[in-house]
Amino acid sequence: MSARSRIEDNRMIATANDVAREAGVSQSAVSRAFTPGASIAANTRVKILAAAERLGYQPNLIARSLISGRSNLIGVGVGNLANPFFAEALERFSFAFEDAGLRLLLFPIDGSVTLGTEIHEVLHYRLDALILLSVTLTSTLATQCQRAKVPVILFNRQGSDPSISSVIGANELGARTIAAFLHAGGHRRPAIIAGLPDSSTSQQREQGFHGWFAERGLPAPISERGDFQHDQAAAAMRRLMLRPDRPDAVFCANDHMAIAALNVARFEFGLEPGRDVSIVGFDDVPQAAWPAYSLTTFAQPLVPMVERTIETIRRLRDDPGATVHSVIDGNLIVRSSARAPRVAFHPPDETRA
Amino acid sequence: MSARSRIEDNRMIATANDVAREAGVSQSAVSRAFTPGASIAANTRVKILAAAERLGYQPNLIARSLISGRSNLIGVGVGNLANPFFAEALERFSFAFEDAGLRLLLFPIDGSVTLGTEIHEVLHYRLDALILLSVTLTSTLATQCQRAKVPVILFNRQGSDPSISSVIGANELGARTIAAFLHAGGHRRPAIIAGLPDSSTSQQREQGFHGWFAERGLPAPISERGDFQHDQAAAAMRRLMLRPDRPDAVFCANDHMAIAALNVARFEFGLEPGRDVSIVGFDDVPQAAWPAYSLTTFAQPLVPMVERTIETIRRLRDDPGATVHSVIDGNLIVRSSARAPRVAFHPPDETRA
DNA sequence: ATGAAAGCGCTAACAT
DNA sequence: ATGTTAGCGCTTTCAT
Repeated sequence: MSARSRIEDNRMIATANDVAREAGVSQSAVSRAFTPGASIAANTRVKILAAAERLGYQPNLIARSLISGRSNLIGVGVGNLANPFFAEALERFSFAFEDAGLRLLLFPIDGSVTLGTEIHEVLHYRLDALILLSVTLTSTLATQCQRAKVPVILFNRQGSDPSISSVIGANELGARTIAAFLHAGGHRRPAIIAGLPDSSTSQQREQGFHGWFAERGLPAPISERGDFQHDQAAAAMRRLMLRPDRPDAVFCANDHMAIAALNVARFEFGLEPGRDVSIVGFDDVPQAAWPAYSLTTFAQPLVPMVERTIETIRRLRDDPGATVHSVIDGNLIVRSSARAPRVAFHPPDETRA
Repeated sequence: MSARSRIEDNRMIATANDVAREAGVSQSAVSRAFTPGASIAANTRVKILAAAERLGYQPNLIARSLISGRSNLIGVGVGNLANPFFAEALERFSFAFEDAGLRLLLFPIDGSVTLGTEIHEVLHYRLDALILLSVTLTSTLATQCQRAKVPVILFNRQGSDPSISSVIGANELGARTIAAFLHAGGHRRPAIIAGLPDSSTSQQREQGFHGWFAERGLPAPISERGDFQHDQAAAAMRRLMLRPDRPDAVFCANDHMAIAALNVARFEFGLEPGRDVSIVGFDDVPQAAWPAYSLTTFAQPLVPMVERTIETIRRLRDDPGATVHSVIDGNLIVRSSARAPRVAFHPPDETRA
């Protein structure tokens, strides 16, 4: 089938060549008409655009990518979309990319903490960057990405390899703030439901929490783990509530688990959060503000975190050798799921960390 | 910089040409080594694979797409990831695609029901298919997709244009089942919190619900709308609960809204769901099973829905002219958020619909 | 079974 | 400002 009939049939998609013929110009003129800063006469441009319109022509981004070596594709690896923090992060990323003319390629992660050759394919596309939400990667994959000049950014995680850039919340400080808040509120039997033991996020929050008590010679909080999962967190909360020395305050390493814990306390043990037992989370997901939860939590502000991630991508694109580690400040959101101190509460100084 | 030094520098990514040189074969041999059914000697293949391994070579999928005309990319348009039904659907799609060697390109939708030229770009990539979760498209975009031979599938929605394929749940039947269940449970003042008025999903559920009562000469249920959003649904529930003729049963057009309604009833009005007021949802999201909600709901089974969608993509690829409309059966999940009939409940016959 | 050569649709020098 | 030319990295005839 000839190129001409292709178009007349309305069956195939028009190419720059078809448009060139239709407009009576060269194919490169067509390319220029669709390139923002290109040197082209205004009326030729109009003529070409009209011809393109007639033919329904759209530049083929695949071909463009092949030449430019850049795909305008950002890979995003995410597991556990059940956690609303990541669902919202993903949504915000996709909107932010849209504004920047980038597309989001979604890589599912099947619950593993560390990403290895599973997404080898990441490299088959010439990704502009790879963002990993709460996942790390093996050093092998990291090396491959580095070699392929694909900037990798860990979001809400830090890797064992410090040369991989990251954007995280104020985990240590946040956990310390919560410890101080709980202690000031008169709680004397604190507990923590930790996340995945291998994740830096959980480690930092645990360290901050435990550290605050240890430094003051106070008894260590009871430790349970919920692996950042709803069901595991609920089970951990049950174990906690069944103990003879039942804790009077439970810090959950994220809101997703805190919500599970809160529901267990209320509906399985008849305990009213904030009165009979205090529960605190981390993230400040939208649900935390619901009257049903009214969860006291340390906020990880998604907007600046996403912004910083995108800035970091840009930075890494210009300077592929660089490493940027960002800690985005958060703050304690006091609601009613934990008994608050009588007097005004002053968060601990960051220098104590 | 020569091709040789590129590799030795470990800076650039290796191409098929580099591998060919390294292995002492032609570039087309390299291509064949990576093409499943190609005719190539076993030992040549091994030799090439070894050379590729040494160089860290990965076939460039962009170049492959340019030739084959297929990108292995599936566009997925989704708004409102705050609704766990869509978060889970997205996650399941991404896993299903992974198995099929496809990648998921995420297109964010900013709350509009109908998709127009906003995602014009959809066509710039040679998408293998476009899946729209709870969104429709303008006829213009539909035409463009058709011309570009990009199959479009509406998931959980039907378009005004019947030539666009769709995969939906049993909306009418489900709503009728719920109506019958509520009536059999002794409720006499039913209400409905509808979704977006323009969406086929909400329309079908409303029609089913209203239809069941109308056909029996019963008074029409009170109607409110929550637009499938948490806050709007909560507001709608407040209006309902404040009425002098307060409804004794509220059917919410999806679980996301039902959860909002349930929280309002319990925490703002002190009403215990299932005892003081009955609340029913639609979807059966994971949260619906939580003891905190224990939501009676009509399930939309995600697994077969996703499966059918992928089958439909395949079907449409082979036969671009075809249209496939699928309704995936669901069933009523009886939990405790709504008072159940004393006697065994038999769902209405589908023929009555 | 293998290599040579053409070309997918585009951009980017290079001319003019 | 515009046309000509040479590829981007790959698959796919076409020879051999």
